[in-house]
Amino acid sequence: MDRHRKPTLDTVASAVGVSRATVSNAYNRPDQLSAALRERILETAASLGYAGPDPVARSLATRHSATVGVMLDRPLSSDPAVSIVLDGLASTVDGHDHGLVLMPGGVDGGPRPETVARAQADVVVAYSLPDHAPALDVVRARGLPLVVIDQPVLPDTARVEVDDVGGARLAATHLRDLGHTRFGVLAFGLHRDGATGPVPTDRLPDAAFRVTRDRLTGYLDVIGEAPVWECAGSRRDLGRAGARELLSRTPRPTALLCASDELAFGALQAARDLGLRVPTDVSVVGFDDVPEAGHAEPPLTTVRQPLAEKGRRAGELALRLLTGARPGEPARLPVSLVDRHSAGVLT
Amino acid sequence: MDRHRKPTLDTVASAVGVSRATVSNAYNRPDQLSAALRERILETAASLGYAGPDPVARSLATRHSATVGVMLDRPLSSDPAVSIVLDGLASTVDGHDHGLVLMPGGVDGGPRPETVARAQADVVVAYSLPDHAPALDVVRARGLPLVVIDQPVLPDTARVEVDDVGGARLAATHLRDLGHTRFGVLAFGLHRDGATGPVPTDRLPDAAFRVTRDRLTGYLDVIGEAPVWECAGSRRDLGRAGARELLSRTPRPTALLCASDELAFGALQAARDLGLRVPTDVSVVGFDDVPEAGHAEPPLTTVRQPLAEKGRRAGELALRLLTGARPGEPARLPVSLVDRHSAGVLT
DNA sequence: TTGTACGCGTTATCAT
DNA sequence: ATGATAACGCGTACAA
Repeated sequence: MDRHRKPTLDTVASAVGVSRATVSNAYNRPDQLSAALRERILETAASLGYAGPDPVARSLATRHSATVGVMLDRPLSSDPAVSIVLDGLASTVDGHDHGLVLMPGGVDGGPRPETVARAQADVVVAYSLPDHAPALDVVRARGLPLVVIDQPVLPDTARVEVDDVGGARLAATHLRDLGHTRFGVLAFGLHRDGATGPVPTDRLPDAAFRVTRDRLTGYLDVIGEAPVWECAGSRRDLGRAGARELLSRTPRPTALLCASDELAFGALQAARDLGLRVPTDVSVVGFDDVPEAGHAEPPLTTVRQPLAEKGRRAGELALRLLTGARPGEPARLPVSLVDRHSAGVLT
Repeated sequence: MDRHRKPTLDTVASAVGVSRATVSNAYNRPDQLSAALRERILETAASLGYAGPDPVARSLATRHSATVGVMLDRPLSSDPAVSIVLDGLASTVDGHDHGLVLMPGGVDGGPRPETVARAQADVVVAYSLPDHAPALDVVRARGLPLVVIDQPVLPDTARVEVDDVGGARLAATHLRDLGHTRFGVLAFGLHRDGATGPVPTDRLPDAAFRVTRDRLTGYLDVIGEAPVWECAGSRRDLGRAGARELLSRTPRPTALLCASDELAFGALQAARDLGLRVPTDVSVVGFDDVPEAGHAEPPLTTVRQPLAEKGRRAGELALRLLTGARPGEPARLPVSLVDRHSAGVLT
């Protein structure tokens, strides 16, 4: 028997004794046929085990897959900030009946080119990829519309961005106003090499990640020269190790600027490790304002960016691009300083 | 001009002066034609802006989309444990040239049925869905192979599971052996209603989530009756609130059993809120052993389950199902107690 | 290497 | 109003 061959529109059509087009209409354009017929069609479909039009065939016919792709610069694990952005994106596109294909990054800052080449998506959003990620070229080559988050201007590309330089300045200025003069900076990776450790100042300007560059620029604009420690990822343990290093130097920094809350949580632990009190002995400022920031010990002073909104906006832009709209102006999201208790006056 | 119509295999074929089949072979079966011809084909393809065979059309022809779907019971945001599992899954299928479509859950414990209906996937893995999630029915109806994680036995379904009952017993036994007799339990949601609060004991057995049921069973098997507080999600803030409640009762529990590390972190904060020391005044045990557990204050005693491995196994099973293999035996993953410093002898 | 028959729908256009 | 016909959409795979 061909019980093993799944039923198709034709199967149902001939069972009911109507044409394939009519069955298709029963699913997609109820107004094109009588309610009674539609009912009969749906019933026989159910009895035949037909679950509705095949998504792939439909995609071929309509020439769109109703799916948006997301490229990440890293694996999914570590930073909750990423999950929040992703969730905003996912729920937005889902609300418009679009699917989401996930392309997490490998070690070198982005998904594999092959992954992107075979992804079934009508549009893709890139989240914080390094400037010349191969994955981006593939998107181009395929002629897929692109929206980027936290990345530099690219021709013909929609963009959502936050003012990272400004946010970083906010953090640095806050500390300076509290009287601090000796700083340490915990930064993200500058390049795709996964390096961790102290950063020679002259290597800063050519960092591959825009976010890294901008936050660093913002910090250093305000505080001038300062030791910078590079963390390969936005991970608590890396932040802890880096902060421990920075806080062990002589003279010891009195304030730490951290490129993410996750890094800052690590710094908080490092301070405890060393028997330093926050903010009495050392001040710590983060970036992101993830939910946990308010519950840390002590509650973290940080730069807030609207994470869920970032994902939503990216989703909306992607959807708009699908309608044929031009990229248009980038969506700019606000940052603000959230003054909690991990930064205090220098005593 | 039809500069706006993307080139296809045919475009390239006629430009080179060969048949469409040959161009197809140039991409998929390099051995079927001379290297020189292949080279010429690829070159003209590039010059025409042809980026390779269209994934959708290929899927229709081959009858598989080379994609696995993942259904989650909740949004992506909160618990890092989920991200870790997901990442294991994603990298496994990516390594086998398969894509991943993400279907996060809404409020009622699982993705929308429509989302599942139009997902382009050859197989789907369900992660901790409630027992009768509508999404599962759709998967069935579509005749897609299914692998479940942390869910009850379903006919004709591959499964990866950990011994949640055993793990919970480990935790409870540990505390009992330390001399504790008054317990409090912080559980996941029992039903899809998003309820948070104290749980009447008689409502326990029919919980919709297997994980919730099993961990609770394991705890209560060992400790007997105890107050249970239900948290709608595995979130730190919910754990904190619940723990604060439990720890305010008279007589106060001396030990808290938490269904996840995330909940346990909240409990740690609650203890601090109330001026209680851990483990001197109250012991806390988690479940999962996420990376942060070892860095908490104090380092968290918890039940370890291999999260990344869970995702990998699910990916492997999904891939196997695609080859036509029968579901076979479930993959059973080990749990173990990680004895750190948040649980101590009753003084 | 090439013809060519699929794969499974969608959407005009046409007929009743 | 309702329903049917047939021309795509873009590849793959097998026989010739």
